[in-house]
Amino acid sequence: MDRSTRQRDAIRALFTPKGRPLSPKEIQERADREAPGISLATVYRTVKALEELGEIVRVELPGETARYELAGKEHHHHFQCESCGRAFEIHGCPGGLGKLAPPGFQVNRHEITLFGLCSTCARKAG
Amino acid sequence: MDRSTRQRDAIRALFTPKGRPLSPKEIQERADREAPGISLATVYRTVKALEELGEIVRVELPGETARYELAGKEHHHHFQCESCGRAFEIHGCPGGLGKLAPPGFQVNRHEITLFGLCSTCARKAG
DNA sequence: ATGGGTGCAAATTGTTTGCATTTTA
DNA sequence: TAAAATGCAAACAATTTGCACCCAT
Repeated sequence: MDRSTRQRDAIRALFTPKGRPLSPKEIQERADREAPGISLATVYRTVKALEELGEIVRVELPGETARYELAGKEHHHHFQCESCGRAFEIHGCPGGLGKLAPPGFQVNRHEITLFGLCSTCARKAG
Repeated sequence: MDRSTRQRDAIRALFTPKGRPLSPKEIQERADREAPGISLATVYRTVKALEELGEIVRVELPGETARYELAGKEHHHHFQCESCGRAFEIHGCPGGLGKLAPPGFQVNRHEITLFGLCSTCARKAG
């Protein structure tokens, strides 16, 4: 298998149904194990290509750099650990958020982000 | 009144109970009317000072540059217009979001952002 | 040799900071 | 005239892009 293919496959393999949203740097670090020496530029280009192919989607969390996760998951939101910085997927959604908008405003979508400590960091913090 | 004071007051005056969250660039543009020639560096430094004084708070919306708004408002969330880019305050909160987090996770705060068209842009779009 | 894909470095954007200069007391 | 604050430009971080180079066909 050629290098290009190995790099793309290494990146594609990072996105699984159970995986958490990954930042470009996290993607590079992990892909580097299977495709040593992969550059950040290639990570960005590959991620962009996979996004356009509809395989992954961009996830924007407040105050955070963009993350990416597998596309096609059911509607969900995210949890951002304020200690380790990792993002996690959370299930469930209160719904009816469109009613919060002022009259005349058209709501197309919404994002909910919970901030706090993930189970690992909460345990360490006691 | 000296120049420093005029600049700081011009910025401070932008933050009102009814105002919407403003980005550094919006702050510079508006402050420039009362304090012509104000530099972006001064805007950033003043905003940081006002934040440390507890007069304003930073608002982070997904995929957006940081905004600032008057501190001390009651708990609320934001609406981001996908057309004009302006951010608006929205009232009300579904509550009980902490229950969405996985077991062992500690939720300290949450952010809800609605995306769509503000009343002005919705009207133009027909 | 031809085209696709890569790495490096330069360009961009948003934000911060060092420093000489200006302003104020 | 000494302290405080400003503006400009350089420094940074994240992301994108131009370009020379390399590999596979």
